Amino acid sequence: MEKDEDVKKSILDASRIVFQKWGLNKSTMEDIARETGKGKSTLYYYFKNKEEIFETIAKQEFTAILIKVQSVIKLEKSAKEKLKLYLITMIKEIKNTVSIYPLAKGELKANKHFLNEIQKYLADRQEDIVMEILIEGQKSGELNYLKANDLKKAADVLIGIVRALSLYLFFDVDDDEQIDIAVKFITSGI
Amino acid sequence: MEKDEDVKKSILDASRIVFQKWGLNKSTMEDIARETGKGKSTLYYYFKNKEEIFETIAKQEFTAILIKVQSVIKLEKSAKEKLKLYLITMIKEIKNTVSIYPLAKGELKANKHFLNEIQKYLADRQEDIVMEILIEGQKSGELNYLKANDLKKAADVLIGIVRALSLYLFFDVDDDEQIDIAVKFITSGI
DNA sequence: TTACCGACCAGAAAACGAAAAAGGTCGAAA
DNA sequence: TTTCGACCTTTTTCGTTTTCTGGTCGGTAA
Repeated sequence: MEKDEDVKKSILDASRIVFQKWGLNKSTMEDIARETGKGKSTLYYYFKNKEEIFETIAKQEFTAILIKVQSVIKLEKSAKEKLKLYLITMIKEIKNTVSIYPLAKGELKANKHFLNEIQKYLADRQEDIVMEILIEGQKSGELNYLKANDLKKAADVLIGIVRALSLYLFFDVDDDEQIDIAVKFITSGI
Repeated sequence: MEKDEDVKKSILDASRIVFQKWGLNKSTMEDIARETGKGKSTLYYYFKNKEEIFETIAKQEFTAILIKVQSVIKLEKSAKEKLKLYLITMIKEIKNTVSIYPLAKGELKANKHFLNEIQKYLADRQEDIVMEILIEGQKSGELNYLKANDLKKAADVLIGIVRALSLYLFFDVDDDEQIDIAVKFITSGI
């Protein structure tokens, strides 16, 4: 059905607005219902619960980031340049992503099942992207000093760096130039 | 007086134990007094208040880290190697520093005056260290691609990276090898 | 005078219970 | 099929009381 998806989308859009304004915990289902222009009960016709709404938004936003990263990476040939773009794009996009804030701030109670699920999903997809770059770079000889054994470890570290710098951005700093320089260090060395 | 300093030290030692066990907020002056083997009021004979005790410990620990970093750096000639050692040593030492935990977790109420003071102190001293390395490396030609103008910016970024990775360690990860690899990336490039 | 402590105070934090709000269900109407 | 109001249950909020804790003070012993 066409209509069904439209309503779902309108609920998600409304939720995004509400979450952005209040954060996850302070946003109520009634806030979302009001913003959507429907009754509260109606939300439950389209989503199992509040968590599912948030989960859907988070997955959508993460997926959008990953798609953007992949499209940006395609434009470059060199593995190093690809990695550079991966780092910069990820960090900057994460910074502008609504659903990250509650995640980063630990607004949700820890150990929520779906949270771990999303984090694993994000980590896995990132690992795919980074590993592909590394393997390609190795084949082409550009990164031939990396032993085949260390590729996965290197990928994990890069993903960790993205998390660390994103976290740092949230808590301490708001300066794109710092990120650019940091990424330059990481890709080219000091 | 000799004795006076001894008692102060014993209070600080006891405090370190208590802070390590309970964190700053959950540690009471009576806990510290009990651990010291003196009455609570006595603590106030030696320190103005709880904050001063914590401040003293924090400054001592930070100073110890900075001294260690400087002594380790002396062993290397190359600027790049020095920077590498700076990063690794800072991050690893910070991880093992009692007083950082409350700071990182924001356990203290924000905007405490002395907190900002300590952070500024730490940042300034780090800037001294890093700038010295960078300037030397530039003079020797090792880092001659860095423009004189950019040195301070580069130093700030390196200090920021230390903070970001330390934060990350506290929240997410407990793996020295990851840090080693990350530092290698930063100093040598991918 | 120096080093220490017990008794004490005021304000902060924990505990608590009642009231309000929130998430979620269900039957019925449109 | 889609929507909603009434309703139930659980969680959060909030005002109040009680306990705890940082900090002061007067006194005491060496």
